[in-house]
Amino acid sequence: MPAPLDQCQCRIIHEEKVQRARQSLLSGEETDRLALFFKAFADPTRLKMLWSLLQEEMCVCDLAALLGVSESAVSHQLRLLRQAALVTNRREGPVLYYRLADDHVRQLVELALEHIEE
Amino acid sequence: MPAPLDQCQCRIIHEEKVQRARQSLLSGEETDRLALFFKAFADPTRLKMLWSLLQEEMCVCDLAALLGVSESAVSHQLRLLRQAALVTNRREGPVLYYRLADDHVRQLVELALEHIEE
DNA sequence: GTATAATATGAACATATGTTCAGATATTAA
DNA sequence: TTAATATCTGAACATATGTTCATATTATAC
Repeated sequence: MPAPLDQCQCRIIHEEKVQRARQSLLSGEETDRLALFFKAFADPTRLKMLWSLLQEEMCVCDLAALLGVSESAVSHQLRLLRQAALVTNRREGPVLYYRLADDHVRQLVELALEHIEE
Repeated sequence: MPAPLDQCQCRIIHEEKVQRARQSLLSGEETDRLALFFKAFADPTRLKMLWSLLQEEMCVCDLAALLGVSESAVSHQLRLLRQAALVTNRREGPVLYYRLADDHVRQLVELALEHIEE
């Protein structure tokens, strides 16, 4: 009677370690959502956008001018940030003002800055 | 006398906002390093690896068995995490035990979990 | 020395990502 | 309604990313 294989036939050196780790392993859905969240911060342009919105709300064309990229590129990136629930907007006539959705951005970027400054 | 152009000729709606944002804009080098750092967290496999190493050190083949991916893939990912200064290792004979380099990982992932659970 | 185990590496490949371009949509003013 | 402004969207493209495969290291045991 062969031992039940979970998902691979790799050799395992420390069975106990693997067992323990398997207990608290993040689910595929959790890691997918986490990865999506972190991906939002994993691009220089988006980081500059988020950093600027930390100070005050801004519209698409101001962000484009500030960052030196096209308004279309900014719009695409803002959609990604919206999907990650990091920014929201309010409309004033034809102008959309974007702002941060909550305070996680500040905390996260500050933690990261601490790390890279070491 | 034309106004000095910085890096684009886009139209700007709120000149003052753009000026203020430009004051505190992150440098290209800062955002590059930050992006690299966040990229390390922006993948389900790496997140699972980091999450497991949060508990205790593990070797390459245990991680491979745990996650159901090849040892080569794990090795490649660990190199990326090493370059991001997120993990270090110690050798015991032919076996390399990987562990987290500092406590930023825990804080960062916990912040992110807070965010996605809202 | 040779053989074996654990890990690392480089090339190749498929997929994902970020930008640009052209065109669509939405809002306001005339 | 028409025109103008601000933004959005989809397709196309080049580059980046993550995995696999084959092969190279490294350390130990014989």
